Amino acid sequence: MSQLKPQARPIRPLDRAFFNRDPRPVSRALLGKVLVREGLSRLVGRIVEVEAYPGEEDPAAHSAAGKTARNAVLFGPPGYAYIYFIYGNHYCLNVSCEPDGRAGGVLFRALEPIAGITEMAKARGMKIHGPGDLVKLTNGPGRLCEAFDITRARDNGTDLTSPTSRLWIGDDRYVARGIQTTPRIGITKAAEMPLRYVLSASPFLSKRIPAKR
DNA sequence: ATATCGATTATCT
DNA sequence: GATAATCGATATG
Repeated sequence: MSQLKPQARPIRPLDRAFFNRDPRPVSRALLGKVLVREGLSRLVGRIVEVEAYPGEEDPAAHSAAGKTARNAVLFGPPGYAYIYFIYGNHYCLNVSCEPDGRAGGVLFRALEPIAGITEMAKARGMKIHGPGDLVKLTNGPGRLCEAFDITRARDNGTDLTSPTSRLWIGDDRYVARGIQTTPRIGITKAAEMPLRYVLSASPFLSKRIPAKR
């Protein structure tokens, strides 16, 4: 008895031009796209939550104080992975935006696991008992990096537009619906700017959408 | 359900 | 020496 699994649509990489602009429109356009990690098995997660960090005018951006060894990728050409280590424990993934020489990036905050669930669970040190357990795999910037085995040493500077990279970003023709913006999470400077972009109906967000006032 | 707190280290002042 | 784009555990309503 062969069970027919619905055929997933093919995933096409995003091109460099997609990222060669302000991080805000890039953030909006990234919702619904997929992050792919090639390996023994392929890991796929749908992007449901990101944050924009406009390089020049944003005091919260890592690029705010100028180019350093850590943030150099943000000042380079668009479409590359900027990965940083935070709180002595976690990695976070960004994609560089804007043309070469100008800073800007988008932080990946939450994914919906699509393929490679078992491997993600193993990387996170979790056992999956029911559908509810899937949420904790990738619903946070540090968590998704752990699930996808992303580290600065290995993945910083990766070309995210190339499907030959270990890590890349693609489009499987999913149509994003219900995009909302909210204040960003976990920052102290410019905390009120609504630069967090979410698919509002997704159960895989890192935090709930704040009630409006 | 929300709140608070400790862990742990690269990076910058 | 202080800080940080977080997480997981524990406490409290």
